Amino acid sequence: MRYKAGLETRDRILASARSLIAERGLEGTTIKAICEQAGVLPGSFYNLFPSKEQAILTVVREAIDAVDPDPAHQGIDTLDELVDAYVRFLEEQPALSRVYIRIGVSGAGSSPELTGRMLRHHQGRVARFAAAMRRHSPELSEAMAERRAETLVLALNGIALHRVLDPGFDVGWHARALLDDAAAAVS
Amino acid sequence: MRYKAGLETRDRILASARSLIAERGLEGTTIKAICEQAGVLPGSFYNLFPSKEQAILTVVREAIDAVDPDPAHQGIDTLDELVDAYVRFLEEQPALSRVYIRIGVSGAGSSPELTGRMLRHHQGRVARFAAAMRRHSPELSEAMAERRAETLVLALNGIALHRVLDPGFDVGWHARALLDDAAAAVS
DNA sequence: CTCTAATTTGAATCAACGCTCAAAGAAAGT
DNA sequence: ACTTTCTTTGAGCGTTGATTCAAATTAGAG
Repeated sequence: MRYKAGLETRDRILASARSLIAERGLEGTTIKAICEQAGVLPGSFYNLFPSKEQAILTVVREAIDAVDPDPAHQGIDTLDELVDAYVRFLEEQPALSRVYIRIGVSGAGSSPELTGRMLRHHQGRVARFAAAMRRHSPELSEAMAERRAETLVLALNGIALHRVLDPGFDVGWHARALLDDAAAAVS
Repeated sequence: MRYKAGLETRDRILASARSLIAERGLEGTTIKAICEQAGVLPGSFYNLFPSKEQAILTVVREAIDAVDPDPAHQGIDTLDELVDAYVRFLEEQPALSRVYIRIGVSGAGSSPELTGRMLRHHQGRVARFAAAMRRHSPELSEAMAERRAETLVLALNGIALHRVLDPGFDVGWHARALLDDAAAAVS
């Protein structure tokens, strides 16, 4: 393989960027810090990425994509499964999930591109949750399901947001408690 | 009055800082931008604040204090009133409420002082919501009220978080929908 | 082994940041 | 009017940020 070393370096840089953005935020992350953690000098960074912004955008895309597993809806169809999948994402990929939450606030105002991407992603997520709700409770009107789904998704984001502040926060426990409340409300 | 001009300038600087932090975040806000918007030069800034950090901390304190009106619990005792008060804060003070949400993510990792302050504030808020719940439904166990209160507060923060991304988002409508769901779950 | 393409280096550039300070400029008190 | 106190000015300091590039180094292909 011809470009092996370069691609490995690229991965190392992306990993550093990921953890630094998770800890210090989009603007708090510097090229120097990324390079130090990756064991590389700034020159190498600019051989692999055209700019800091592009590198960050790559990590951001990773994060957004990682929120929704199985984009083709394979096997994840009930509300429980959707919530569990999100909880698993939060617990198994803490760095990426922190990045995801940070985009929502840091991206807004600074990058219209990011804001648009996040809003579209949110809409898709709500639609998926709403569909799961209607599959379980067909008597729900479309509007009602949409409303409840959005409330649930926003609440889950609130839980994820709090974990950025308190790393020891038990997201799984709270997410499931939230789901119980939602179930109680429907019945 | 002897220090009139200085205090007015101080207010103008704080107002600029407030709106800039709301739009661009803690680290995205520069002294130069603050001074430009306030119609003042950097020298004046440093006559009134010892550092950028102190000025920002002042705005942050404002924001945290503004979240909870009536700290002495006067007149705001039911869950509806607590939620309404928060909605009113979000709607009537959009800049401060954006600052509040931003602190949660930007402060974490960069400033332990801010993180601690936010966590303590959150705890107090949850306790207040839990007390209101138990006053309305005395059959609720303390643990259960606490859990439901925390879920509700986090969900409200999720709603506020989303409005940072989407300025047109109707926080009032969603907050009340959330409250209805919570009521349905209890009954 | 050799040659060439891929990769890393690290010093240097330029802009922007937070911050300082001596001097000039209002206002208030007498 | 005069003097003292408060207020603003704006050039300028040191530091750090992102970014560039010619030269040195490494490693795969023939």
